[in-house]
Amino acid sequence: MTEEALDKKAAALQAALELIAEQGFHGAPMSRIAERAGIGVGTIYRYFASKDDLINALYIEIKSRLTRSILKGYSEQLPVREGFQHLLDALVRYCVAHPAELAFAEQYENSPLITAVTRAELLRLFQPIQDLFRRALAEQLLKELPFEMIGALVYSSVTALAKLQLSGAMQLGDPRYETGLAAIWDMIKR
Amino acid sequence: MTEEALDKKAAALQAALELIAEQGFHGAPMSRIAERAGIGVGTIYRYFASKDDLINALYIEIKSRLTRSILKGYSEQLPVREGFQHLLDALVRYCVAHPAELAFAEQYENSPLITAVTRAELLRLFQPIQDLFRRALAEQLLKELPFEMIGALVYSSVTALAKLQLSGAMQLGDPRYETGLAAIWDMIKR
Amino acid sequence: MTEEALDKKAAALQAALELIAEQGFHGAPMSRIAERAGIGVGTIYRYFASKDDLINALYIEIKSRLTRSILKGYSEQLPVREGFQHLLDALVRYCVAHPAELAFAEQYENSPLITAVTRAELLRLFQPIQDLFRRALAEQLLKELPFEMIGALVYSSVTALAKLQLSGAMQLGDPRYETGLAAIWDMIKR
Amino acid sequence: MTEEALDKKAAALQAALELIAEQGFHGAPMSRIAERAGIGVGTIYRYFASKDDLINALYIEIKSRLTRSILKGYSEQLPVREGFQHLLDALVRYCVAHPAELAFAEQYENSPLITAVTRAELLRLFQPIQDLFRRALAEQLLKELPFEMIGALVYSSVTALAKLQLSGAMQLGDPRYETGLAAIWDMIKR
DNA sequence: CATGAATGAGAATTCATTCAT
DNA sequence: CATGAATGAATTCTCATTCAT
Repeated sequence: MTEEALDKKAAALQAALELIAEQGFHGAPMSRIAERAGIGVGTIYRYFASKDDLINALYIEIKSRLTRSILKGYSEQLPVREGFQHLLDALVRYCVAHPAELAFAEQYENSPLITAVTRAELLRLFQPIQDLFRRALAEQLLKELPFEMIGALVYSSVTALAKLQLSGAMQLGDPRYETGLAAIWDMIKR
Repeated sequence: MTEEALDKKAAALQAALELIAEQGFHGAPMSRIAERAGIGVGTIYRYFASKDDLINALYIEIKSRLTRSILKGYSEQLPVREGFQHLLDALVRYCVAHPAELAFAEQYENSPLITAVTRAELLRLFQPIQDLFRRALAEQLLKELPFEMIGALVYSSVTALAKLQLSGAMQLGDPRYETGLAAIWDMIKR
Repeated sequence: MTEEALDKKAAALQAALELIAEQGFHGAPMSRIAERAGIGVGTIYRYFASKDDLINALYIEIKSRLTRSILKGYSEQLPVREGFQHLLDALVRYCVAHPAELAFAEQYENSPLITAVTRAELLRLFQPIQDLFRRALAEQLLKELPFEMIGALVYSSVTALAKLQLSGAMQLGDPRYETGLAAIWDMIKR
Repeated sequence: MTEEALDKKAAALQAALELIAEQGFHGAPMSRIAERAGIGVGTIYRYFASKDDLINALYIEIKSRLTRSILKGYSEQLPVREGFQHLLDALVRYCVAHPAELAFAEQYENSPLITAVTRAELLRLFQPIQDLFRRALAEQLLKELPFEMIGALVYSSVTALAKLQLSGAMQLGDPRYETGLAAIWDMIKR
């Protein structure tokens, strides 16, 4: 793909992200996505087979950016406890810094748009994080709970924290924010 | 309203619930809701001013049933710790027993459909639960966190547990289920 | 028909008249007509076979009241010129005094609702006025024009005058009103 | 707009004109308008924001064609009397030659669809004709009546004449047609 | 390649009419 | 008789997708 083509594809994804985050799926017809992206409607169909395809690609992209960002500065060499601390913190920070992505993801995950392909792709992305969990379980730092359960509890809690911050109820520097993060750790630690 | 009228109104709500839970908002046009409810499309409009109105009414109804159900057997006389235990347990049980309601609520809460009226109504419904939190905070059983934060952490975690059970990963009797509930308590207890 | 039945029938006609005059045909669904008439929707169908039937009956009723009113005080004994004067004047006065009827009639006459039966009924109502025209033509007071043409010219002009008054541009006592009436006579007099 | 686009827009207007003239507003749903225009329903909405918008645009277009047509051959140099003669004659001829436009205009003007914008646009179109009236009033050729009154009387009378011709009661060459036109002049001349 | 006009299936909503009470 | 709840055909309008330019 040429650089220009990449630009247009990215513009379409970004426009869809913003519109869906701001107005929900109903407020994001293809025509408006194209308009905000500054490209033609037809052009979108050169890069995505359908609207569903666009949205699934957007989700993968979002999750990919998220994992890339929170894994930055993380190393498998880090002690498990510190690794967790890093990831939790990075996760909340990322969500707060990218509210549109959070809003989009929440809507998407609760809609029946998700495909099997998307689910598989997600697992791949989360591999390093799974590894951390496995290490933690092996070191008996965590409660004896299945991996998916810990993941679900942590993810939903962090997301809840991020939403609170976005609603304006709390600032990042707020000491209660630290307490909140600690609470999440309390939940899963043995 | 006559009994038959109440039946039709309830049938419309139930049909909408099922369809939205199963297929999302896009899979629930008024025509299909009417069809599944076994009534005419026009009839729905005798009871709800618009589709938005129907959906908001449904959400209130769902939350109302939920609170009524989990408050059954709960008493303000109960010690705080037991009160929590009861509510958490009842909440997961209710969500697992009413998967369509959970699926609908998750979709609705992440959509831009909520109105101010609905939000106000919700607060009213949750009053008794708020009181429990206040008691717990007063007795210094909980971490020093704002009420909304504790509520959000608990609700999102319980929901996450319920979804896990629904996905088939776990049964109600599973010992890990008890551990999961305990983990949620660990998160918020001082 | 009992007296009460006549009341309901009249109430339906009156409600339809007002609604159509105020908001046009689109603003006058049967449900609203019934509501304003203070009766049930079904009741209207006891007196009128359909909405079209109701509207046609209303038109006949309107025209009947109009002719009855303007013929009051008119006598075949009157000299033709004075007879005309009387009728023209009475016609404008009636229209101005009954703006809803004028508004309704204008809308009705330009719609394709009118039936052959209604047309025939109209002719019957206008008989005495036709006679006046015939007398005038016989006395060679009028231009040699076909009866329908004079009638159409006069009716449209009087209606135009009445609309002007209703629009607030002119008062009944205004001297230009007299001049206007005289102008209409100038149009048809030989 | 490309030529083809203009074609479609014009086709929609023409189809709406014919259907409303023939069957009234009730006989002209968007689907039928599109069908007769030989275009898709959605296409109409590319050119008109709503059905109301389409109808108002049609009215402006009709009146614009009408004024353009009757002003052809008219010159401000013409003596007032001849100017009137020309306009009256051209007006009847136009109405008779374009019965659908007459029928549509009559229905529209008596409906509550007119917007303020449309009214303003009309005034602009009728400027040259207003000028003629002003000249005539200045030369004391007309009765001392307000401009609007003369305009209303003349327009309604001419329209009445045109409708008569359309009903088949009279032909254009008919001497009584000339007498009719003369009668209208008699009405307003001093 | 990019575009956006054109399309028509499908969505929400209205309303004349019926009929059980 | 009177009522008005119930109905579904019909209406307006939207939007994902196509395809000629």
